[in-house]
Amino acid sequence: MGDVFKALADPTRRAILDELADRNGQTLFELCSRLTMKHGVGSTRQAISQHLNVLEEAELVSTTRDGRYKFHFIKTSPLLAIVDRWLAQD
Amino acid sequence: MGDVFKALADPTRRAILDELADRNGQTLFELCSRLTMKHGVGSTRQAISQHLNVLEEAELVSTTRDGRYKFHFIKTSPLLAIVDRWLAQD
DNA sequence: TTGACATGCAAGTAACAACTTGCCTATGGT
DNA sequence: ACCATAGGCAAGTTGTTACTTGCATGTCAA
Repeated sequence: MGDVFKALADPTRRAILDELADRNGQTLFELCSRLTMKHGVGSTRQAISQHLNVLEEAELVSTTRDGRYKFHFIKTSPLLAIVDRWLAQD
Repeated sequence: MGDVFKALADPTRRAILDELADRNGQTLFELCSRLTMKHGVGSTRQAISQHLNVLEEAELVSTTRDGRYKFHFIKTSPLLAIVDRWLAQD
């Protein structure tokens, strides 16, 4: 469960989630080019791939395979648990 | 704004927020002993103090001073913005 | 004012996380 | 079969972060 927080701690991974929120189901290469274009992210394919693995382990991203293409989908459900942990005081 | 995520990435800092959520307005020493007792955190006073600084910079904790005592309060407001960023798709 | 208590500062160390680099596997088109 | 494409694996490097250590500041009570 602490994986979720660590996953969200990196700005590149948050940009990936932003991009998937805008257009869900992208492949690795699709994400790479769109992150460079629209989000000013200058990371290599391998770097993005590793970030996607982190996001997948945190269950913030799910994937499906079709041949040589792997599609990535944002999963927002773990976010709800985050807020519920501390909310309702203040 | 990314400070909030980085602040939440550390398990000791999350335990601090848990403890403040349970009993708000604790001093540094109070937090240290209760973290050791109830949360199994074995960190020194200085370590906890540094964590509190990180939480304060992320505006997840606010403080008030009274003489030689400094009281710490949890602030949950930054958490709301987190979820709103990606929610409403999925 | 002396001593005990509550906290602050700052340099050094050690562990971890992001990124690079180079090579490998597998799928699909021609 | 061949080659280009999409992706994966793993070791090494660099930068960051958590933690320690030692000393300093400030407050209060006797």
